Order: sequence, then C-alpha cells, then structure tokens
Amino acid sequence: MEKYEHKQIEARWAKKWVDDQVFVPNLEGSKNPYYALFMFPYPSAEGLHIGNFYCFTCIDVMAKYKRLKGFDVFEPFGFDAFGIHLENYALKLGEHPAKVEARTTVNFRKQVQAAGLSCDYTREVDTTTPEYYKWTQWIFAELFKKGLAYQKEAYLSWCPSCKTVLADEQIEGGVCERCKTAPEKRKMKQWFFKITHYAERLLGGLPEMDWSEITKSAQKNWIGKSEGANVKFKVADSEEVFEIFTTRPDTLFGCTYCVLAPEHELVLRIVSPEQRVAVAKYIQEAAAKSELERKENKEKTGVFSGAYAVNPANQEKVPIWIADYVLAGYGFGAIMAVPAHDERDFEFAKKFNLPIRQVVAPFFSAKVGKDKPREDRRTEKRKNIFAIIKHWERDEYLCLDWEKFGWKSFIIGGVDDGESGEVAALREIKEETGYQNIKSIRRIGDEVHTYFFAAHKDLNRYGICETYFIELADGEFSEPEKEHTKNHEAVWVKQKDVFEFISLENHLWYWDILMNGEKAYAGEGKLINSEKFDGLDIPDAKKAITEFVGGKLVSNYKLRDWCISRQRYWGPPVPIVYCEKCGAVAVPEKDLPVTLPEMEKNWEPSGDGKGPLSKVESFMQTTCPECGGKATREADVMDNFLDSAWYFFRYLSPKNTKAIFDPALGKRWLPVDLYVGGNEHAVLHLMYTRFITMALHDLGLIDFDNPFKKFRANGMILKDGKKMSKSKGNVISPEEYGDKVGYDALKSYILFLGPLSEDRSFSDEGIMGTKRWAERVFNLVYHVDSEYIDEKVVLQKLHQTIKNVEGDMEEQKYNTAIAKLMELTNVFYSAPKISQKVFKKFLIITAIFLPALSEELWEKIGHAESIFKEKWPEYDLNLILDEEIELVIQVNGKVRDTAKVSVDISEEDAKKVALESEKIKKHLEGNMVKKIIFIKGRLINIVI
RNA sequence: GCCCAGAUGGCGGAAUUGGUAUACGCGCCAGUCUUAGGAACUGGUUCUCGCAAGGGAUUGGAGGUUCGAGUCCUCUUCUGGGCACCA
Repeated sequence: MEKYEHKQIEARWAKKWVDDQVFVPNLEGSKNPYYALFMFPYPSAEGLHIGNFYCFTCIDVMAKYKRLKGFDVFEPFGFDAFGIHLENYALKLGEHPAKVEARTTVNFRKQVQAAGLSCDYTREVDTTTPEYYKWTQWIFAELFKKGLAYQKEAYLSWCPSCKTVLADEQIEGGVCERCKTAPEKRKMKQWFFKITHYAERLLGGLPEMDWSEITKSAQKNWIGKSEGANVKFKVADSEEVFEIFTTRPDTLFGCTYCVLAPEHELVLRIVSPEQRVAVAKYIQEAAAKSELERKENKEKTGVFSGAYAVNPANQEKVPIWIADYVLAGYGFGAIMAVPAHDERDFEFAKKFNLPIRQVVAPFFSAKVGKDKPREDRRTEKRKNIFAIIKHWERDEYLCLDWEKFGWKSFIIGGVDDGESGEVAALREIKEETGYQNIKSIRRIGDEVHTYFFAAHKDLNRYGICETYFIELADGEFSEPEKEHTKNHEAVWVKQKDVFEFISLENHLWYWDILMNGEKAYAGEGKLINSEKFDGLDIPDAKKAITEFVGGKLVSNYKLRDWCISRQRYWGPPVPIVYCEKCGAVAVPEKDLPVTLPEMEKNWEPSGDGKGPLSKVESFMQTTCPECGGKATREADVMDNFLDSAWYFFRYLSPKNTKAIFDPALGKRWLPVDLYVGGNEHAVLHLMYTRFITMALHDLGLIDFDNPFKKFRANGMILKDGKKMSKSKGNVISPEEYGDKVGYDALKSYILFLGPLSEDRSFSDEGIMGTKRWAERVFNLVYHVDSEYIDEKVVLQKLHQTIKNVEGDMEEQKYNTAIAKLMELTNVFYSAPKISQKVFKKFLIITAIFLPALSEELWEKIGHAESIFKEKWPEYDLNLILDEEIELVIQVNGKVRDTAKVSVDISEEDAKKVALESEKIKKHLEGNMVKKIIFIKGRLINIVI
C-alpha cells in the first residue's frame, strides 16, 4: 500500500493548476458567471497569515463547488499594497516602500499559489501601479466634478506617530487604527468625500441586503440616525441667533440653559466682557485636550458665557454656557439643555447649580385587569400624596396591604383644596397611621401621574402625585379612626424587603429614587409645566411644540464626511492643481495618472502637516489645465481605503486603458456574488465600498448600488482559545501546517471547526482529525472494486450526502458539509467494498475540500483531465427515500419505543403497531387514552 | 449607558426549522499491532440510579404556549463584540 504523501501531491497539483490555467474563466463568453471574492490582501512581509488564509479558503471552497455545479467562476487575486500599512513597515525596516513591496508581493503570491487556491492569477491587480491608480484618481476627479469631493477646514484627528490626518472611521476605541497612538486635534484644511450625502441611502439599503447581521448593525450604528428638530434661539439683547438640534423638542419648556461647544463660532461674539477671560481660558484648555483625555475624564466642565438666550417656547431668558460635552461636529455644536429629562444636562446642572424644571410626568395606568380604568365610570382628577415613612428606630418602612383590592403600597392620601402637599402629607400620617411625632420630612422625586379604577370609591381616578419621605421621631401612637383604615392594614417592612412587597409601579418608582438618588427622567409620560401643551403625550408634543416655535422636524446622523487626504508618500497623489486664477482644478482624464514621483530620500512623513511630495519641486510646479497659467499641485496623497473601495471593478479589466472597467463585463459579472472577510472592516472598507459603488451608480456606470450580493463576516481563528500574537509566540503559519499535515487537511480543519461567522479555536490535536480523514480517503482506493455491486445503504448514503452537501454549501455551512462527507467515508468503510462508480462521485464532491488529494486519486483511477472539469453528480431522490422508517412511539410526548414500519404506514396501522407494543402497554396501564397524534412518516404520540 | 450576537457532553460543535437532543471531530477508556514510546486500526463514551433489565434527569435560569420546545412567547442571569458626553 502506498503512503499518503501530501506534500508531493499538493505541490504537484498546485503547480499544474496554475500552469494549465485550470481556474481561468473566459470572462467575455461566460453564460453562467459566478464572482467569488475574498477581501483584498495586503502583502504582509510576514507572509500569509492564517486569518487571511481562512478568509481565502471560505471563498475558495465556494468557488470550487460552484465550478463543479457548472458555473464559470471568477476568483481573482491581487494586492492592496499602497498605503500606510506598507509604508509604516518600510519605515521600520528603513527601506524604500517600493522595494519592500516588490519583495513582499513575490513572496505572498508564492505562498498563496502553494496553498492550491483556485484563483485566476492572469488578472492580478496591484494598487501601486499607475495603470491602477490612474482610475483611483479618476474617481476622485469625477466626484469632484459632482461636488462630492470638496475641501474644508476642520478640527481633525492627527496621528502624531503616522504623521497624517485620519478619517473618523480610522480612529478605533479612541486610537489610530494602524499604530494605536492617541490622535491629537488639529485644525487643518483637507479633502473630503461627501459620504454624508448618502447617509440615508446607506442606512435605507441595509434591511434588504444579504449581509451578516453584525456588519449591518455596525454600519447602522455608525451612521447613527436620530430624529428630532432644529430650533432657533435668539441671543437676548442682540441680533445673534443660533440653531440647535434636539431629539426632544417636547421638553422645550424645560430648557433652563443652553450650551455651545467651545469651537462654536458664536462664542467669541456673545461673550460678556466680565466672562471674556474665563471663556478664552476654557476654550484653550478644551482645545489642548486630546480625544483620549476627553474620554477618560468624563467629569463635566464648562464656563458661563455671560450671555442669555431666549427660550422660543416661553420667551424666558436662559443662560448660555460653554462646555465641551457638546461636540462641535454634531448637529450645530449647540444644544438646549433640559436637565430634568437628559442625563448629561442633569449632571451639568447639578454641578453648576442650574435650575431643573420637570416637564414630563411619568404616567402609570393599568392596561388590563381590574385596575384598568372603566369606561362606564366617571373620572375624578385629584392631587395625591404618597408618604414613605421610616421607623423611628429600625430600618423599616410603613406599608399598606390592601387585601381586598390586591394592592400593596406606601401611605396614600389626598390633597385638600388650598392645601400644600407637605401639609397634606403631615395630616394624612396622623389620620391614617396614628403616628404623632415626625423628625423630618422631605419631598423626593418629581410629579407622577396615575390613572386607575379605584375600586374602593367605584370611580376612575386620575392622580397627580407627589411623594414625601418622612422619618418618625418616636413611636407615639393614637388609634386612627376606622373610617380611614377599613380598607387596608399597616405593616412595617424591612428595607431589603420593600421592593418585593410593594405591588404598585408608581410607588416603586419613588422607592427607586429614595434608594438610588434623583436622576433625569427620559421615559414616556404626560407633559406638564408646558402651558397649553400640558397633558399631551411625547410624540404629539414633539410635533406640536416644534411647530409652535417655528422649528423643523429633521433627521441627524453621526456619520461624518470621509477625510481622504494623507500627508504621506506611499499613495496615489490627489489629482488636484491649484491655480491662482481658477482655484482648485481637477486634473482632466487625459492627463491622468498624476504619477507618484520617485523619491530616493525624504519620502518619510515630516509631521509639519505637509505631504512629502511638497519637497519635489518638479512635481509641484505645473500649469493649470484650464487656463494654462502657473499652478501648483496638491502635495497630499489619498487614503488607502479609497484604493480598496473599488478594486473588484478593476479585476474585470485590469489592463483596460480606456475605462475604469469594461461595461459589458460589468454587466455580466457584477455585483459580486459572494464576498467574505473580517468584520473589523464593517465601517471602514465595507461602508466606503458601498459609498463608492453608489457614487459610480450615480455617475451612470452601473445599474446597482450594492457591490456585494452576499457578504459574510468570517470569525477569528484563535490558538487554543487565545488570540494569536507574535509576542505570545502562538502564531499559526499556514505554510508550517501545509508542510506538516497538508493544505487539504488544514483547510478542511479550519472550516470544520464551526460555522463561518463564529470564532474558532485551532489546536494541534484537533487538526489530526481532518488529517486522518484525508488519509482514510486516500486509502479508499484499496477499498474500491470496479465490479462490486454496492449495498443499498451505501448508495442511499451517497445520494443523501450529495443532496445535503449541496444544501450546506448554498448556505456556507462548510462545517456540516465536511461532517457529512466524513460520515459517508465511514459508511464506505463499513461496507465490504465499494464500486468505482460510487467512488468517482465521492471524489467529485470531496474535491471541494480536499482538492489536491481528489485530483490525485482521480488521476490514479485513470483520468487525464482535471477533476474540476467534471460535473457535480445528480442525486437520485428514489434512492434517498426510505422504504422503511423507525416510527417513534411517544406517550405524552416522551419516546417510549420505536418500530420499523413502512414509510407510508396509515394512521390506523400505526395506532395498531403502537398499542401492541409491550413497552407502550406498560406505560398505558391503568390510564385512559385521551388522544392520539400521528405525524406521517415520523411519529405517533399517545396522550393519556 | 446603547446596539448586536451568543449560552447544548470533558472540549469544538450538529439537530430536515416545532417532531428520537448530543451528528461529525477532538479528548478519554478498552482492545489489536508493536521490543518500547508514538502512530495506525477496532469498539465504547451526555449525566445519574442500577449487577442487570430498566428508570430518572438534561440544551445558562424562571415562567408560559403546545399532544410535543434546544427551537416560539415573557422575564432573568452570564459571556463575547461594536459604539459611546452624538443632544
């Protein structure tokens, strides 16, 4: 018996596949195209990483499957080699990026080819080549013409280590996505793409997209839509006006101050002479704080401007404060503060002793049950007080048990006309409880509204309630009148039991405030203290009050425009020329590409805010494409994420010099059928790509605006349950395992570990499982007898497997597809022999996961052509269906017996079989059969 | 704090979408082979009571719907991830 020499086998086939162009489709003539794409790899100097390898494999097995299913599959390969990642690595080595790139791409390609992927290497693209970046620049120029690329001055995140500005998306957890340095704020003039123009489309497209849910939710979060209103505030005694955005226009009457961000343009114009110094100092301090410092120190800070705004709802003068908890970049950088109903405003008001006015009362009403207000009874509106009474010695509270009505509450009382709440509370305590001496009384919480059927009065009661916390001085007690106590019994309840004891929601609400302190109330309720809007529900009040003050209902987004300028060398130059007469002019298509000049020296970022290209005189000096006058070039290059936002278009026509891609091919092949990659790119690459696709759609180049029909985020690979890192020394090298167990076994193993989207833990023992499987498959050759007549179970299992693997592959359930192939292998071995015919079909379906091995065996049994030229076998439904089944016999839903019966056994016969079973008889003994449920071909359940 | 995903044997994970829970693999146990170790092969392996036949329990927890729930509903706990002073 020959040994399974995986290394020789795999090396031979990997080479043959590339040499014979087995996986090179004819793009032009394809009738049945399938575009399988893995995320654009960056040619890392450390070589092929297992994470990359996993992502490639997820696409590769699908590509192989679809190919066997008769599709023309395009699985392209290329390099995302421009940008900070490669440049930073070159800086570390002290080598020129072009040199590093030349070396790493060769190595990376070699590794990928050795792994036996079914890529088309004839259409490779490389983002650093002028043939490619000409079109990156072309996209910029087209967007510029459409007004979607523009220049503005803004406070931006500057990475002091990478020495460039970054887009918001490239700050992750407050630090630079590449080097983990905390960025600084710098006011700079930079180029932006107007991604916010597409905010609504980017959001609206999500629900129907067949993308991983986690990716969609990350994008939804990032876009961050909130609905609210824009409202204008006048500055008192001045002509100045500022606008604010709020999601709670209903609380406008509760606005007791306003806040402007320190960067707000109005600040310096409205500040009073007395406050000028303090405000200037505050602005300076705020500017000096880094994002990270702001993050770590969430303690509110601020300073009074000395000016007042006029609340447009009630014409009240409210102070204007300057504080950095209001962000300049969101909304208008100005807010109305409603401390009673916003947590942040509440905290600020407490700290600076600003007034808090409640305008929404929590509203409690029973929707079902006996406390539900009854339509046939009248409603009485009444002021109520609740009293939470604390024992004079013990940590206990006086509660009432209304046994007849099923309520458990604190002390409840009514407020008489003209009486204050506090007086009412004091009076009620004596009347209802009989306790005489009070040590202290204090109001807690705000007004609450209740609406219940009051059974003891036989009417509906709308209560406007306030609550007092009372400590008794001593136990002096005089028996209260029966009239007051006939409906309830007073009980002292220990503090820890109060929460369990009290049954009324509104009482618990106050208990929570007593125990945990006051806070802003952001929930539902009824408007109060809002003049003619009192009594409205929040949604109605939002509309009504916005209209009342002449505001506008609008949506706001957290998403901000994409800053694409980078003060670096290794990227495509921004194709813009500055002319004294014509201003900023885009370089016309005929002059593209704007070639990146070769810089032997000084290509390193300087940190002075200017790109290294600014030092190349011959590059900078040019003429204006419009007027022919003297002009200078833009010295910055573009963000690497722009290179990778459109590469899948270019794969179709990598050599086309006339157009970004051939439209006929685009029509045939796009959008991409399946895309797989890491979810860390959810709001970076994946959202930028959607944006660029939408922009190209609007330019009329394509007729779709979702680039990827199906996207799946792949999970991470952990080593023995831990994240891999070089410092821990637990990095998995695909090359190493390819050597040890073979790429076929390695690929199968990482797919077998679990569902595509889940993280998976790689272990050296575990991988032996798929290695053994590969060996068993190899040895099957000696188990084949061409003349053998297969057992029925073998044929049935084969056909079931063909069907089930198909089903699993369509849903990317690679782990179960492999499990089913293993099962089939086990069944083969449990038969004395298998026929050549069966074996051939098996090899074809197994070739998805064990490509080199299957090719080898395919050749061994006498085929000259690649197995991937074969067609996926058809399954025969007649062979799959059982003639006999195990009928499950249940008693009260519990399996008690099974019986071998024909599939189409009738209900009558099934009953007979079930009731005749000895085991069942035992369970039925002494019980009456109530009902029998029969599910055809599956089970029978006897209910007793 | 908000949003998302998840919780099934010793471990990674299956479960025709409401119908025999624990497929497949790892590990473990026993056996075969071997000078030995390893590898390979064969068989066993959810837990628990029992010599056995057989019984009972079990999909993070508590309720509910149903003849029947890992799967549907309500509440809850924990874990992972993303965002986070976004008004």
